Amino acid sequence: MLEAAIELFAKDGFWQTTTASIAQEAGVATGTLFTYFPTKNDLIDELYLTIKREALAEIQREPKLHGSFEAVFKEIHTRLLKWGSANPKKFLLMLQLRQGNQVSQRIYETIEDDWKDGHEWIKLGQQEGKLASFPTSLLLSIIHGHLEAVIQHNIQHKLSEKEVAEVATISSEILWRYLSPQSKSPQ
Amino acid sequence: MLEAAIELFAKDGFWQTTTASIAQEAGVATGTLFTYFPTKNDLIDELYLTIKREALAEIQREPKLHGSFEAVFKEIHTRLLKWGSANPKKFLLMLQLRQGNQVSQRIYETIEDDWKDGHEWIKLGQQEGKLASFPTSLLLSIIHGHLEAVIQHNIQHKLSEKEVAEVATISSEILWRYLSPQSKSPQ
DNA sequence: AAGTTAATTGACTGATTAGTCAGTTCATGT
DNA sequence: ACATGAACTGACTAATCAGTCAATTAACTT
Repeated sequence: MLEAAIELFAKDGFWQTTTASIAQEAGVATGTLFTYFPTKNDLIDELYLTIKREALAEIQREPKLHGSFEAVFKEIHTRLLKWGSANPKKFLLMLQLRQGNQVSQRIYETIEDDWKDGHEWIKLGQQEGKLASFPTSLLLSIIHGHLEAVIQHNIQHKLSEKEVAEVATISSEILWRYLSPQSKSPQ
Repeated sequence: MLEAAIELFAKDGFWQTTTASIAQEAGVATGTLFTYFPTKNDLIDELYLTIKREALAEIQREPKLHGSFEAVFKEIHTRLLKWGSANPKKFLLMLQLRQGNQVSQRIYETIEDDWKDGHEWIKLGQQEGKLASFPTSLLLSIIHGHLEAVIQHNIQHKLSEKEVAEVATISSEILWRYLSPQSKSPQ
């Protein structure tokens, strides 16, 4: 049912997709849909959360992350990049829902919570001098934005899995170079 | 009339905003709206194009850009960053319209065209060794994504004009460091 | 098999809204 | 003053759609 909704929302956008068509695509009656999701907005919330958690699960899945800060950082970057590139519908839908203020505040907070550990880890990296020392919120935004940009690029250019892997290497190099602290640039 | 639409779309989103309310906000009758924009979608197209061109105008306005490639690059970055941070409604609406597949293909092509010179300039910079040599499309995506991320960050944290200027300096340094060709990172 | 609860169905409704158009007001020129 | 056309008006309509609910079917229990 969520899968059906993802398919249609991604194709036509949230507001152009009727509950009736979602039900049809899922092979159930309209009424049934509403026993699972009382309103269309509840469906969005669940959808957004599910997708976000699927992405997060890429970080937590086996094999466990290990090695230096740099190695772990790059591995996280690569896993997320590959996940997004391999799941264009989910990824683009995620962006669409976020930008459209469709998702309820409650869900944003839940997700914030999910990522708390990750954010702490980044902050710690800064304190230990592993990452550049500009404001953490800015750092997080930049990392996030970089990832999104590269994933969107990959999707738009329909890169193969192999090409995605190559881009991932370049991209993680760039990002790391960008964010490692060493060279206060001369200015 | 476009201003009224921007205001409401930014507040409630495109699909939640009725043509009636736009007309009211603009101080005209519904009928009048449709003599200027035959359909709601035409209004979007015009809106998106207008906003995009307003941003582009920041690059072309006086004082003219001059100096080294690096200086010009950073100046462009800073102008766009400041424009976006100072015009949150327009900026966020732009993202919203883009992500929602609301804008017609024709408009995308028009905008592509507007930016052609800029993209050529970047490409030339790569050829002359002023910029890192990875695929141009990837480079453009990264620049674009970086800018968007930082602007969104500024908006979200409601930074003052002065703070925006500080972030602009940091951000242009980072971006330049990222994208300048010198150091093939050790690895 | 009979009884009971849970899940599913889809025709229906009440509310909403993009777009229309016959009529009115305004602007300009003579 | 008058004529002509352009711009504007807002009540109206045709269509759409989220959500309901009485009826039906499936699943489980004893």
